[in-house]
Amino acid sequence: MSPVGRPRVSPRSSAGDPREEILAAAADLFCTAGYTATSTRAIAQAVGLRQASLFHYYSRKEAILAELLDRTLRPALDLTRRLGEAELGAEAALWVLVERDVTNLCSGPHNLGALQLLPEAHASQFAWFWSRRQQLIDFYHRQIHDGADAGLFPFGALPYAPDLVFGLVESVITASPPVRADRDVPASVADAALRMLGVPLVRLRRAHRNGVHFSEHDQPFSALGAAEGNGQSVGCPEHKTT
Amino acid sequence: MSPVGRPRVSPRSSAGDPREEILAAAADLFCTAGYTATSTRAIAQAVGLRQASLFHYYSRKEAILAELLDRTLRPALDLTRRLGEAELGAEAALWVLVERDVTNLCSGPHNLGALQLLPEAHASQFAWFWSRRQQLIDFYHRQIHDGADAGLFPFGALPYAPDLVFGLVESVITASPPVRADRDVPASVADAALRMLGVPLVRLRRAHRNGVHFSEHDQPFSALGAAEGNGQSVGCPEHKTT
DNA sequence: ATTATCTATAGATCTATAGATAATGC
DNA sequence: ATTATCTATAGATCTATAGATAATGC
Repeated sequence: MSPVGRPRVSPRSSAGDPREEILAAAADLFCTAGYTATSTRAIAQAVGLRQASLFHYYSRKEAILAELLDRTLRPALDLTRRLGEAELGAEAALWVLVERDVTNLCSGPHNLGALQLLPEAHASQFAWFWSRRQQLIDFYHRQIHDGADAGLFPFGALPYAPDLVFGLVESVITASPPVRADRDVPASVADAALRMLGVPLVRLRRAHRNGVHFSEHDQPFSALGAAEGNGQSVGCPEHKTT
Repeated sequence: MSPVGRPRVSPRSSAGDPREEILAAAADLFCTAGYTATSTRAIAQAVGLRQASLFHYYSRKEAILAELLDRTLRPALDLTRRLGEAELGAEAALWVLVERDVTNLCSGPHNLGALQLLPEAHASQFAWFWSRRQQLIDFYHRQIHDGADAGLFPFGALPYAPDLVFGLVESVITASPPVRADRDVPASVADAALRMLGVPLVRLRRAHRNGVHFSEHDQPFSALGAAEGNGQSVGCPEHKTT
């Protein structure tokens, strides 16, 4: 009946995977209060553990942030691979990329994207995260550059165009009051991105339709919460502390 | 010769206003390391003071962040007042607003805008900041709404249009690698904002010209550093701690 | 035996206050 | 006397480790 191991002093309610519960609680606290301002005691309390028991699941506080940062990026990077193989046009591909990326960043109660804004995330232990993020940015650049070469993005060659598109996407993170992804926000942002690049309305509508169609047949995005049971969260490079 | 008061143990180099030096050092550290992760000792060391001596200038660590947050917003809010009086068209007014706001956010070595992204800035002591910031957002909304009514912004009435423009502006904060304002970034962002709203190229160019002209005759923006000698930094509402 | 938790605590912080001290100004 | 700084420190943290304990599994 009872689970293995000494019982908790405040018994767990729903008996989910403790590692996942810790991640969710930490994500929430890190975004709300900040990384350094969130004590391991506060995280433990949120999941009904004593402070020291956290270290049974994560060897260091940093390891929690590392795992979270990894999940911020992984879905989008996986998508870029699938988009590379699909036969969407440059417009629809960019539309999908933006729409799914926005969904990933601001869906769920945690605003995962906000984690990368933590100043602490720039510490040298997390360099692997920033280089993976750069891969994502590079993909945006390539998509827009290629589309511009093909004459699909009239403003795609203007200075900073790819950065502005990427900035538009990430702006949903900082929006305050916060943006809820259950609305039509992701699609609106994707539309706005194409408009900013000068895609005419007729082609924009087609890209929107094709994008929606692709997404419906693609695997769903989920970084936290719904991720239960896949087991292979190999996650981030084992970040050895020097 | 020597200044009044006991000499510092590590003598000050350039003898600027210590309050300003503290602000600059704190801005830098808060953005780089985070608010909670920046100790008062680290700030003091950066300006050549002992930890406890900081409290001669700011009664609490929070007071430093409060002053910085205030300066993040003040230039833009002052500008909205002057823009209200000026006789610029809606397009040029929005162009100026975006261009100057971007300049303010990412000029100088400190990336002042990043301060509002600190999770700690959402603590209840700083509620005054968020309501002032909302005033700025409201101004964006009004400008875009009015322009859309006048037929100047073809996409200005689309869902989230004002939020996307505001998001585009603030995206320069999170851009990483960071954006330098000494380039033509602010103007590029302003152009992109009008493009996103569907302003045709001819009218966009005119708005750009008129905006540049207005800015040249308007008072310059400067939040930190160049702000020396005005003296009346009454600043933020005395934030009483409850 | 294995597992998951607990209690206790070492050692390193960190903020803010109290009160001394070393200058100038009058 | 006034000012700007200093030294010393109280009191409250916070992370991570050591080792005990209370369950199940065999």
